Amino acid sequence: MGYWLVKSDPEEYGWDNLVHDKFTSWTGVRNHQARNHLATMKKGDMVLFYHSQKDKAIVGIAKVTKEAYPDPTAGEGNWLTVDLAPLRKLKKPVTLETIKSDKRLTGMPLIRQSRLSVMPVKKEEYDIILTYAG
DNA sequence: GCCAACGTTGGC
DNA sequence: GCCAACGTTGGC
Repeated sequence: MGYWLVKSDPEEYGWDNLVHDKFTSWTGVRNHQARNHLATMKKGDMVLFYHSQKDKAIVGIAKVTKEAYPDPTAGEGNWLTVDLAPLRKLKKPVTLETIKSDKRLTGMPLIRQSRLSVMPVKKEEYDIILTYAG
């Protein structure tokens, strides 16, 4: 099973929108690295849902319900999307500050590559993050 | 609001 | 093919 983290600006599309919609197609990724990560996702993989900008925290866990397929919102180029469904909300959001303060987590692309919006998470990192979530 | 990081574009 | 200029993202 794979573990991932996706970022979203909650003012555009946040966790609450995902819960309301029941599932969503994760369209709009226009970065090659992020696209390659989407391509690697498997059905059933766990996806940490991170709110950028105002929140700067992981707020919930989603699940991959459909593996990569062409992004219908892309005019040119072979961009991909996956379907995500909400699994559960974290009892306590895990903030960027918390992640930065734990030496075991400072290697994450979330910190080292702040602009990347879809990234892999190691199982160890995933487990550590969940211990912070209460 | 500013700035760093990074990707993209276009002139040469 | 290089690099400067510019746009976007996201943390501070």
